[in-house]
Amino acid sequence: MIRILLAEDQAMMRGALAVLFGLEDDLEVVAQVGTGTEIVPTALEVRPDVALLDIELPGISGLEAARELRASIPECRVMILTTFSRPGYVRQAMAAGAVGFLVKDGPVEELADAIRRVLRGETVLDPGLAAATLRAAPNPLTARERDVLAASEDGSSIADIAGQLFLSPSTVRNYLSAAIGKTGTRNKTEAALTARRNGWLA
Amino acid sequence: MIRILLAEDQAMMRGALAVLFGLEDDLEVVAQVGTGTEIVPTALEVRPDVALLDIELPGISGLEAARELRASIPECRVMILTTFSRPGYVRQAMAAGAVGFLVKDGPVEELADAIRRVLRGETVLDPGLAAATLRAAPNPLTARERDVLAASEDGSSIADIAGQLFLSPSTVRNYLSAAIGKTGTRNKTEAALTARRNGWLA
DNA sequence: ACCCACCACTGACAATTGTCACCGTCGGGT
DNA sequence: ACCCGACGGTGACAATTGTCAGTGGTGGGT
Repeated sequence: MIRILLAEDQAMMRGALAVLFGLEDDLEVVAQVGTGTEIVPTALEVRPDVALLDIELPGISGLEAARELRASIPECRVMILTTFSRPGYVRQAMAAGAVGFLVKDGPVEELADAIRRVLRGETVLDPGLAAATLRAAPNPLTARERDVLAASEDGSSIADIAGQLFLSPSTVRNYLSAAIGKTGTRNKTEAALTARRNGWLA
Repeated sequence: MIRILLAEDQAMMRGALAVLFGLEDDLEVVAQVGTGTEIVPTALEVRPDVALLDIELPGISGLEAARELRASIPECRVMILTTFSRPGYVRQAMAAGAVGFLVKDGPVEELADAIRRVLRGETVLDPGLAAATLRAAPNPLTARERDVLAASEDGSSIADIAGQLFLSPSTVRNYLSAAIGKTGTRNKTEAALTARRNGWLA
């Protein structure tokens, strides 16, 4: 019996997956959580064989949780199940020690089998996605550049960002200018958008 | 047997829902589509009792498709199933003649029952959501203001928007200024963001 | 006939944003 | 000891953006 922990914020998706796994006689969902914060404590309690994690969750992200899981329960296999096949996400997932990366665009039928393959020691990663990730440029942004871009995502002015990060407005403008240059865009809105799309901000 | 048409762009979600409905002995998924464009043609072919539509789909939106469905197949009940409980979405759905509005945050268990209730002639709409929608201000934006906001969502400059809409840059700035005023925001990025969040742009 | 809202545009002005050149500090490599 | 990159900052300048006051035109009510 393969014991599964399910982390996914959309209740309907989470419930549907749980029902599907319940139909397979070698799979068993032993825990369901809707936030990133619950992942590690719950895993410590139920000791699952596999953790199937969404990335964009309330609280900490699935990627962050994956890193912590590897450290605290090394024998638990981590798989990522996400909407977005962003190169940066794939990179981070692999770096975090995940052994599977699935997109919600794919067919449900393959899901159960992917879990079984991971348990047999295989790594599940779509070849096209792997190639695209390798083709794509790795994250060129520094930590501070990521900070200012993340802070500018809600349309904040430079003064706002400076206030949030306790920096001078001029400094913020310099980081933004650098980020705009590195992303090949024309203003902070475009820069934040492409950084987000590439998975450089999570 | 209740004949269902399922429109949802995430293949995994779509497949999972289809499996779930297949477990109920009075429900039958007679068609699945992943784009808005396919909805009406497919419905004309299979003549479903209920169409369960996501809103944000490639091609035309589920709301647009709902309007067309009401016109071409009046006996088909339309239900909306969406991630976002935006007031503008609820308003448009009801105006389009939908008899159900469900959010993906809710439990799966209620889904099948919601469909049965709609078939009995009931309208399925969360009371809290209905109240929130009535409390929220209706869309204050004119058609042109919506146009310029939609065009500015990707970080385009005013000159870009003017080019896209065949307007003078000054005109675009005026519409943006009006939209910024009406949304109570401070720049076009914030304005586009709040308009989108309220469901004023779909 | 009149008002009103929306559309499209212009021009002037102030504020914000983006670029650039430059200053210094700190910590890692080699 | 030296170089390099990231960090934090300043000041100057140009470009973009946001505001405001106008000018018309259209079409729908009353």
